[in-house]
Amino acid sequence: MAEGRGAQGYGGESLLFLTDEQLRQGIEAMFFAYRGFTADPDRILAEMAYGRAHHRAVHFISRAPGTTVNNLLAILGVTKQSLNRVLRTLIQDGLVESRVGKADKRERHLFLTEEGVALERILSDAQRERMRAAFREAGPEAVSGFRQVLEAMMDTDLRRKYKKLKEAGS
Amino acid sequence: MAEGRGAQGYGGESLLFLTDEQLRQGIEAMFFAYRGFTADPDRILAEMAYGRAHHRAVHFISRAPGTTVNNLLAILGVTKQSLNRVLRTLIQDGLVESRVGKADKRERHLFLTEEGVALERILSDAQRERMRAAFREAGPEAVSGFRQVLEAMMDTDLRRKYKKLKEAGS
DNA sequence: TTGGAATGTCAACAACACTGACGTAAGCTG
DNA sequence: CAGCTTACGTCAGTGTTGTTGACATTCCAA
Repeated sequence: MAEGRGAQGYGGESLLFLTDEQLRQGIEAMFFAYRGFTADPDRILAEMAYGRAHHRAVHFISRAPGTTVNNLLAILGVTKQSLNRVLRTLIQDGLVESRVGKADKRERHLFLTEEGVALERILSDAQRERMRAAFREAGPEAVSGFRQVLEAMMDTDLRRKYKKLKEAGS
Repeated sequence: MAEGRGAQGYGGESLLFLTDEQLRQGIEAMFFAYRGFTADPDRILAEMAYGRAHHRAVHFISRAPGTTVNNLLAILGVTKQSLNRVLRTLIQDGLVESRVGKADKRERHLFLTEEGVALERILSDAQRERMRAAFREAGPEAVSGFRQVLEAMMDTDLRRKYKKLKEAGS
């Protein structure tokens, strides 16, 4: 991409990238890219009886094993009833294990079973492959910018949660 | 972000940005950022009887006035039954006008009415404001990288459509 | 110990996607 | 012109994922 690195003469204070047209292109880029982002896992999930919500749950349980339902709720941003339906099927199907909390028996701590780990791997392999290809094509500096913009686009509380996960996974 | 611009010593051929952990962070960044991306319009739409699907339709009709149903279908990537449900309510409510094609009378060309333009403006103002803030915070180079990565993440046919829109809106 | 808060479950409903089938009007082709 | 295809609309049925409302259990603090 030749126009990548400020070759057009903005000296650092130019606001060309903030025109309505540029912003609209950014919006459409998000829309189309997100479709690509979810396409591969969606294809896989469609063959099973699962959907995108199952993927999200499995992903974050994998990322933070032993997390409570409440914590997962905050990260996913759905109602507990909605999450519960998903968790119920995952537990019934033996992909997720729910253990009653020791300190607080109201809490349920969530873990992936072996089978759950296997599904997570299949899904995230597919999604990572897409991300890897995009990263490789765009290059390290673009990746850095990509993440900066995305981070700035998050709601502040989600941004906090995102950074927390980032540190945890260092 | 101190680590923003390749300060960590990768010389251009380092693949640190392709580690599984980096990819996973990219995936989570997409997830959280998309939530922020849709949050403001969703709030507005919730107060009316409309949803995200209506927003998408209105956006792309605004972007390409006179577009046909078939074209919109290809861009949105949904079935005609699904689009039709949305379009029907928008037409009934007087936000969208559907005109029979002159050259080909089978086609319906879609336009926003004044009222439709007004709604589109409210929604896109909210969304653009979020995008503007993110762009400003991240800076022009980051924005360039952001768009490069997103473009690389799209399916090839969507990428074509995205570029077409981009050129049209020059 | 009792009342409120936190945690999680069950039931019913709405939005929005899907498939499949069908109908109509218009264009195209042999 | 006859027959096939295209573009669009619609009806019916289904699945996923979100919502609210009601309720049980557990913890904690007044």
